[in-house]
Amino acid sequence: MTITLTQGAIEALYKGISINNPLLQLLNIRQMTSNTGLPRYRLMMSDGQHVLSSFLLTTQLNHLPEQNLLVQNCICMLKKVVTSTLSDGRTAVTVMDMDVVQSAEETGGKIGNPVPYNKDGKMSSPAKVPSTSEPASSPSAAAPGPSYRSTSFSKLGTRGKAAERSPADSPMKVSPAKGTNSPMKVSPMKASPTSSPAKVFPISALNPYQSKWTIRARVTNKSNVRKWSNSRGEGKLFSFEVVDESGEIKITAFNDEVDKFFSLLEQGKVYYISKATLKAANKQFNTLKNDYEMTLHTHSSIVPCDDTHSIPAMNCNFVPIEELENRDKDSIIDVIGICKRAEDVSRITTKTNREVSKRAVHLVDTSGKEVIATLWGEEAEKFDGSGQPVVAIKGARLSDFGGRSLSALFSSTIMVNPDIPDAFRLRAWYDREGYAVNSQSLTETRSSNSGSRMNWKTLSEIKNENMGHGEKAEYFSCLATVVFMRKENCLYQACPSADCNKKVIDQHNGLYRCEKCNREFSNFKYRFLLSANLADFGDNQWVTCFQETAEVLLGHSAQALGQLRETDEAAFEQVFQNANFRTHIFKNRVKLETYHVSIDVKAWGVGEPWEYLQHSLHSRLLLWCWGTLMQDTGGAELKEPKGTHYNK
DNA sequence: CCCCCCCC
Repeated sequence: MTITLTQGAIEALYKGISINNPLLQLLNIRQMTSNTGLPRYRLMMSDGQHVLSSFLLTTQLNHLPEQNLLVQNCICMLKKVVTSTLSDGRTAVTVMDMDVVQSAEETGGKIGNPVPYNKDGKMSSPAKVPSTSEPASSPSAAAPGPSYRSTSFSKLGTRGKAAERSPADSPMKVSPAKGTNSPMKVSPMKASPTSSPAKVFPISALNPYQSKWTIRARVTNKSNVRKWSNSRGEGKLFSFEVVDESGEIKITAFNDEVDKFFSLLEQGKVYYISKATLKAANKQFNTLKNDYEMTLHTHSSIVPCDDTHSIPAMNCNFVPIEELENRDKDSIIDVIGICKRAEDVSRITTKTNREVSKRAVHLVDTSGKEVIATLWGEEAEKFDGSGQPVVAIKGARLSDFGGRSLSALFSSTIMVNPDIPDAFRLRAWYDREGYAVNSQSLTETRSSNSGSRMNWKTLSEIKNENMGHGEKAEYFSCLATVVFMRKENCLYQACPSADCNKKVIDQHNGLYRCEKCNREFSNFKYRFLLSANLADFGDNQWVTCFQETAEVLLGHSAQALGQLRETDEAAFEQVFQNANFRTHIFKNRVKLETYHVSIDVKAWGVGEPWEYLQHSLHSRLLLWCWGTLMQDTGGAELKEPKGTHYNK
């Protein structure tokens, strides 16, 4: 097969004139040193007539040279390029997408006798592109006008309509005749968007070598303001993610820029953004599909944009649930499914002793597979699973717990019934047939495993086996009867903030102070911290029941019981009478807690002063009852139960 | 310049 190069393409590309899929020969490739930590490749390309060495390969395509697919003399089809003017005025043609259509061996050698391209048509050495090792020399004049065209972007993944929503002003198609001589046809450049303050660049073309750019992008994920303090100083920051037709990028604002931009930026809205610092993305924390990330600085500009028709809502690449089985643990994925079941919100205490809300949602998709995803904090609390909505999570982390499960991160975006074709497709499927599918879950849980993983113990076994004496807490289940509850201290006045349940201090002036939030409130919420004594046939044990457990044991919400205590003491007492001597299955966390109690032992000796003695070391087996109630026999049952409850 | 991402 003979391939003919697209003559005239070099000039068109250099001038930023749109040309469809030109065929060029690679005459040289060189790795530049860069300060971003990412190798960057510079290409010398020929159209058979001219040679230009101002081509840069986007880092997303670094695999091509690194796998020896892009080697001298091969023939390339440039499927997407961006011509841009560098900060020093020189021109670079960044190759965003390309195919090697003929190998170097097949081609055999250099085609024709191309001469170096010069914008004036005179012979000269090609313009240099910048690299840190090679300072700029002989800057040439910038190519005029905007060079970015909203053509098709091929590396977007599954984006449904968002991907198909190409701009109305799509370029004139110029088809390169493969294997024949193709005369150069070009379409004229279009002006910048009318309201645009400057040239609009695709996000995927941004790199640290260019400073004159403006992107037009939609905010998809805006964080809260967070404070930090470490050895290098302290401050505040927030970050957000933006998307356009070409890709996505993370942007972070610190201190002054937080004040300047936080309230301006709204999730879902489109902005022109320019003059920010680009640096290599820290892949440890940034999972977006971009090798770079952005930091705002004093001169950064963010201007709202109303012309939003071509900007996609979100850049998702949904992985079918059944495929999660084959993905690596800890990988970050986008998922979409019907929320077949949403578990109740609950509160857990983390290893670092923070309390946080969590909620598990069961997602199913057309593969008939199901997976459990855990939402956290406010997302868990505000989630409404009624009506079995479509739930999409961008950036969830795949865990191997229970086989395969998902966990939302701080950086995840959770969308309920998003306005995208994937969601409509799922909705239609579920309502028509999916609801009846007996879907198979990738996440094995205790309930899906109907108790086979229950660690059944009797109360005496916990003590005999020294459970909880190790470093880690242990968990067990038991069948036991409530024989006593301490009603005096069962409720506390907690901070009314959504995610804070810290005890507040009554200031006795109508205000309640939360030390954790460092704020005073005019109200509080009641929460349970109920001490209960459980007994089975062989032993008894004090346990601490938190909010949800106590609410089930007592059959009242903390708020309702708190009010009852204030208004009707007899009724309050009756609640405890009714709840006592009831038998439940308890799921418990057990940990031996050792703590110092200072006890002054005062010995009175004749003629001697007070003698102060010792710190004493106390140990106590603490049982945190964190889940309960799979059974209620309605009365005391202290006999050893028959059958299956204890797996000896 | 941050970087917390939790539970079983």
